[in-house]
Amino acid sequence: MSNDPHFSQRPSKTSLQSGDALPPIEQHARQYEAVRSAHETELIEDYVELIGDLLLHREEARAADIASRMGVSQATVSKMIRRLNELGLVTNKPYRSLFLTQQGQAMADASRQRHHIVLHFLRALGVSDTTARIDAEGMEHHVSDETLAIMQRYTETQENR
Amino acid sequence: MSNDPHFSQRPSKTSLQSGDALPPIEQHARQYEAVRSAHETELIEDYVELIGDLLLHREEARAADIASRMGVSQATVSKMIRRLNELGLVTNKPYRSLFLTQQGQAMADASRQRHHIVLHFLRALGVSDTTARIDAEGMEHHVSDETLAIMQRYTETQENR
DNA sequence: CATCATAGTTAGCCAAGGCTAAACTATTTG
DNA sequence: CAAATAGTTTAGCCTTGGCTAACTATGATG
Ligand SMILES: [Mn+2]
Ligand SMILES: [Mn+2]
Ligand SMILES: [Mn+2]
Ligand SMILES: [Mn+2]
Repeated sequence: MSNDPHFSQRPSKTSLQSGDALPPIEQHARQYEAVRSAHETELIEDYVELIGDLLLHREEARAADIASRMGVSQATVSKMIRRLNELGLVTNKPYRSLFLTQQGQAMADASRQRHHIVLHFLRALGVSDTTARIDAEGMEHHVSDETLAIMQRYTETQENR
Repeated sequence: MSNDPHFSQRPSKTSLQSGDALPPIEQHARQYEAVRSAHETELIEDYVELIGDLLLHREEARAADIASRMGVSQATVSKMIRRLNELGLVTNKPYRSLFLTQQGQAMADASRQRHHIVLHFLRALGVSDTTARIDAEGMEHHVSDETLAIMQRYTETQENR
């Protein structure tokens, strides 16, 4: 029964070198940490960006509109608004529409800008509009400043091709 | 006190059309739903991919190695392994190293391939190696098949520039 | 101006994904 | 072969972000 794969607990000494190696442990861990950290702020950014967009395009940001656009229940939105308020990003009075604080406005603007760069980049690459919108909504939170700058440059050169 | 912004609950009738409009409600909601759905599978995919990589490069996948590479406690890994087992992705016996099931192997291979396409695309774009690795780790889960195909094509044309 | 549809809130539930501390097992080593 | 060390598991805690159901407030309308 020694061909049961569940055998050794300690590493085997005979590890033959393979094609492309794993990154060093520390660097590898930092990759995943970056992802976890992006996920912490991701939803906050999307809410604040959406609230900013609703204020721009619809004059006001109502919880019901946020809920239908997010595809989420009103209770979920209500709870999130409390959090945004505690974080100093929005102003709200019970049963009234929302507004962004200075800090919230800044986050909305930054998020919208980053989102647009990613979206336009994907379209410049040749991705269809609907797909580009879906992919950009998730990708935007994982794009570093370095990559963002390169995306923007690429899009510009494509526009006057 | 009517210049208090927290005023109307219902939408105002005078909504002037602005620059680029919001997407239709249904489509907008589907964007966020796609992101939430990606987040459900994301971590699973990363674990399975990592386990596959450890089996390839290190001959075995030990919980302690997963923990240090994920940058997470061993308890977290232990709990996750139980979940992966329940999902039919890994085989494990108490205190022994892990192995992938058929289904787990398939997921690992698919994830690794997608990850590589995104990573190589970013490098082809001109992003530095370290940044490309960080961004790819998050982006990979939000890239549609359509976008992936375009990324792959772009990378190939750049390689024999 | 009373009613009622719409909007917002609250309470209580759940799963996922982190953590620490403590208990347990396997392997190596003296 | 006993002890020490390294690895694994379990218990119990926490936050986030979903949900439903029940309740409350607003404002449009008859
Ligand atoms: Mn966005
Ligand atoms: Mn987003
Ligand atoms: Mn990956
Ligand atoms: Mn990943």
